[in-house]
Amino acid sequence: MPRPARLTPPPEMSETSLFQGLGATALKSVLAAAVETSLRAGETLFHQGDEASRLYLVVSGVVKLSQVAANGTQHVLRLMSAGDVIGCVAVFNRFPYPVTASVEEDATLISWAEPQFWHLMEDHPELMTNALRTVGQRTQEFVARLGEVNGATAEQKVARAVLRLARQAGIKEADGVRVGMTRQDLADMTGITYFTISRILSDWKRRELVEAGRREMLVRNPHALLLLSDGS
Amino acid sequence: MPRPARLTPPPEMSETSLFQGLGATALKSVLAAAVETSLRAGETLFHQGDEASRLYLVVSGVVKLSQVAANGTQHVLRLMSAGDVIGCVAVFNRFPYPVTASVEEDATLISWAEPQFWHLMEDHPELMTNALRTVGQRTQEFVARLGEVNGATAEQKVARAVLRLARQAGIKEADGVRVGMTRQDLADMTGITYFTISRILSDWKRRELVEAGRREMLVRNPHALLLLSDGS
DNA sequence: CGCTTATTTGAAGCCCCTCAAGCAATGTGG
DNA sequence: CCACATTGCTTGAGGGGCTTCAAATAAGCG
Repeated sequence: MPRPARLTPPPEMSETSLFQGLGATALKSVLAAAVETSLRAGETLFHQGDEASRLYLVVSGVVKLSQVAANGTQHVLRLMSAGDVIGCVAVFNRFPYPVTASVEEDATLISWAEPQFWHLMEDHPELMTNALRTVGQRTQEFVARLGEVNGATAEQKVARAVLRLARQAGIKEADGVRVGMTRQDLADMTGITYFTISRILSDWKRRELVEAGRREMLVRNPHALLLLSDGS
Repeated sequence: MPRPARLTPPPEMSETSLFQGLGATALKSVLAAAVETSLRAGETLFHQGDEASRLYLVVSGVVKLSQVAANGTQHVLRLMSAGDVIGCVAVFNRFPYPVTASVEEDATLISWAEPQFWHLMEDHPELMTNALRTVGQRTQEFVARLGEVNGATAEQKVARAVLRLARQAGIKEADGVRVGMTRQDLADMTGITYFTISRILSDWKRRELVEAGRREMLVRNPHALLLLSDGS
């Protein structure tokens, strides 16, 4: 249920990369123009192919960006959490959203309508500068990934996916990082069947790199995975 | 050999997407700040990992963006031709260039130093708007490709690569589109060995979809390749 | 306890890679 | 103009990695 965003910015807002360098009053007016939305896990923000009408910023929770390929398989592109901007690529070009955004963990987001955000960027040039940097980083990331998928073995891809998950949505514990995901989730992130994922995880369990349970795993030795991910 | 760019903008400059909406005087001052460079085929604009100091715009010719993966294999990301912007992602973030830019066909480019281009964008907001759109489109493209490589067969990947080549650097002829490339080029673009590429092309020759010769091919039936590319 | 869902494991097969030859087109020097 | 090297391409045989299909096991949940 959309409602006006709170006018008193929470302290972390000023640290969000999209708002870097924005003065307190400017930040206030940008936030005043936003709408706050709360969604439960499983709900959908927008679908692939929808007209890109709004730009979102994740305040809390986790949102999954996924894509359905021509052959019908689902591919998870990225998990977005606090501070991440969703929709920037599509909104600035008036393309339809190229991905589906669905909520993984109950999330709060703020959003702006597309024309409104253009006006805000005109009023606050730092905002446009930051948007440019943000989109640039996103591109950088995908270019890097395109390079990675090439010639990588299944094990390397899974190692990278697990490390990315651990970084983006992992919980630090005494003896490792706990990550919640199913074998199917990893399969969707890597484009590998969950049979192969299972075999790889079984192998890692034998080598005591991880402890893998039902719908979760504990990464015991992230460094070893890092070595695996670029071939050692 | 760098030298000042000509002050009288050639007519097509005003149609370049980076300069859309820019007034004639604004365009003139932006071009006045640029430096023109001419390079022969085989020369290199910058290397992957170099500090991103300049932003380039291709005036004529073809520039190849390629990446060397961790395992040492070269991967061609994209061919850039007239109107395309090179380096925008890295320059706006002060990252090192993520790719190597080398000249495929004798090229003329104009370029700006990074701080200078920021000033130009401040003076001419349309320029920043266009940059934002340009980077967005680039991201869109790579996201789409990430989705495509997934689960695609070698034949589908090659079909897509050939179609992209035909669009970006093909010459229309009476009975098809002529494309200049070696099997190795296609291999670098798709991440497939040139043995497999050769087998696929031989098959296409048998089915009369293409005529393939040494260092070139004639695409007789682009539509059939399009069908192949998303699995039919 | 039974039902559903997540995971494991095995066996067969296919696609693509690797390695090894050989061929065909294009130069190059005598 | 021909021998010969070079470069690009083709084709075959063998093998490995991942998928597919089938079945069994384990974990949660009413």
